[in-house]
Amino acid sequence: MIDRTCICENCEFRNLVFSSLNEEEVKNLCEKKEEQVFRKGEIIHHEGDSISLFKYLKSGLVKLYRKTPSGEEQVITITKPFEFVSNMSIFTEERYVYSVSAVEDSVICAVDLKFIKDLLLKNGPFAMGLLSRVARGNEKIIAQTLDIRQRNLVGRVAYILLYFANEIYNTRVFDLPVSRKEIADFIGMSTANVIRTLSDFRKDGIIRVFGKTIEIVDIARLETMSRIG
Amino acid sequence: MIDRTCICENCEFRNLVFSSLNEEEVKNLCEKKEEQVFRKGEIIHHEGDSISLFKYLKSGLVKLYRKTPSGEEQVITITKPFEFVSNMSIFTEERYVYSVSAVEDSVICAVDLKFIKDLLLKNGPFAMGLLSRVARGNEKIIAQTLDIRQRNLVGRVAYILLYFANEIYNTRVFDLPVSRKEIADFIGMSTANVIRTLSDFRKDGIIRVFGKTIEIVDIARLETMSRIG
DNA sequence: CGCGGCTTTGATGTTCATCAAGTAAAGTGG
DNA sequence: CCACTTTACTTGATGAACATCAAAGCCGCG
Repeated sequence: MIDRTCICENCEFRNLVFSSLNEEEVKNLCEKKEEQVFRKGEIIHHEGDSISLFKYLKSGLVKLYRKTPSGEEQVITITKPFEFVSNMSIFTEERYVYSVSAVEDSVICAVDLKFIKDLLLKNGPFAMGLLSRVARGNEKIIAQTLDIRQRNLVGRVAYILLYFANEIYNTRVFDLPVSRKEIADFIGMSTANVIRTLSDFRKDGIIRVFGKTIEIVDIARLETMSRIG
Repeated sequence: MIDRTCICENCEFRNLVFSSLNEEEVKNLCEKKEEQVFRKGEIIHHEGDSISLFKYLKSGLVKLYRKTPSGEEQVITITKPFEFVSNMSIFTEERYVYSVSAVEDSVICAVDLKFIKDLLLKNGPFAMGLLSRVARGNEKIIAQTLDIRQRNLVGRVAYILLYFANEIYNTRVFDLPVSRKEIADFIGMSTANVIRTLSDFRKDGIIRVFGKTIEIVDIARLETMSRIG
C-alpha cells in the first residue's frame, strides 16, 4: 500500500534527521519518498532482499530478526518510530542482512537510497546527523543485547516487561505486541519457560495478565527482579 | 607513550577512511594526530572516560568490553586493525560507553575529535566512508553476538577457535591472546566449562594445546562442532 | 463447529554453573 | 637467582537452571 500525500515539511522525522536540508532538498525528498503501510504481522523486508530504499519507521512498531540455519528465529530488537532507521547494512551491503516485520500496524517512509547517498555526499550536516542516528540505533541494540545476556531467565523476562512498559509504551498497562514465542526468541530462552516465568510473576502479584494484556502491579519488585536476575 | 613521526601519506588507514582527503587535509591530520603505544594488558580507555579523541587501531589486537553492575566483565568483541574505529559512541555520547584494552601490544592513532567532526561536515565522501566503516564495524559485532547466542557451550568454543584461526590470525596454529576467563566472558560461559571443552577437543584429537598455543588439527570437525553446537 | 496454532502446566532429562582442591605458571621481593 | 606469593589453569563432583517432551485447554478463524 503506497501513499504519496505526506507533507514532508511537517514530518516529525524532518527535525530529527532531515533538519539540515534546504527548501529544494526537502521538495525533492518529498517527491521521491513513498509511504508504505504494513499490517501487524506483515514483513517489511527479508534478509537477502536487495537494498534500493532507505527506510524509516513513521509509526507503529517493528521487529528486527534473522533466521538461524536450523530455522529458528533470533529477534535482534523490537523498536519504535524514529529509533529505527533502516538497517545499517544499507551503507555497506547490497542485500539486507536482517529481516524486518511489523509487530503493530506500521507506516514506513521510504526514499530511494541513491538520493540519500547523494545527500550524504553533498550535505555535511545531514551526513553528521545520519551518522549519529545510525550509531545511536546500533548502540542501543548492542547495549540491550548485553543487558539481556548478563541476566538469567527471571531477570530477562522482567527486563523485557520493563522495556515494553518504560521504553515502548510509557505505561504500566499495555498489550504485548508479540507472542510468547517471539519474546522467547528475543531473550534467548524457551517459550515454555517464558510462560512459566510470567505465571510466576502473576502468582506473586507482580503483574496481572489477561491474554496479551499485561498490567505491571508492583514495578519496584519487577525492577528488583530485573536487577538481581 | 606518544609518537608523532608517522607519515600519514603512506598510512594504510588512509586508503580506507581518509582516501577522500585532499593534500592540505592530510597535512593537517598528520600534524594533529598522535600515536599511542599500548603494551599487552594496558587499558586504552575506560567506560565513563570523556571522549576527546577519535581513535583507530593501527596494529595489535584490542578487546571491547564493559563491566556489569555485579563486577563481571562482558567482552563485546576482540578485533584487529582497521576493523576497530573508536566506539560508535563518539558521535552520540560525551563519554565512552565501553572500555577498550590491548590484548596484544598495540598502536592506536588518535586524532582530535573536533577535527574529525569538522571534516565530516565539510567533506561528503569522507563522511560517507566513515559512515560505512562505523556501520560495518557494528554490523560485525551484532552478527557475532547472534552467532554466539545461537550456539551451545561446545559450539561457542569451536566458533571462537575458528574466529581466531580464520578471522584474526589466518593460521591453524596461533597463540591465544587472552586468558581462558576472557574467552568465557566473551562467549558467556563459565571459565571451568571453557577449559573442560578445550580439554575435550584435545582428547578427541581436534586440537593440540600447549599453554596458550593452540593448533587446530582437524578443522573440518571443529567446523562441524561450530555448526551443530 | 471443528481445525490449527498459541498458551499453559507438569514431569523428566540435559546442560551448565558452582564449588572445591590441586597443579602449573607467572610475577615479586630479597 | 631463588623462595614466596599470587594468579591462571585443570579436573571431578554436585546441584541448579533451563530445555524438552507431553497432554490438555483456549481462542480465533474459516
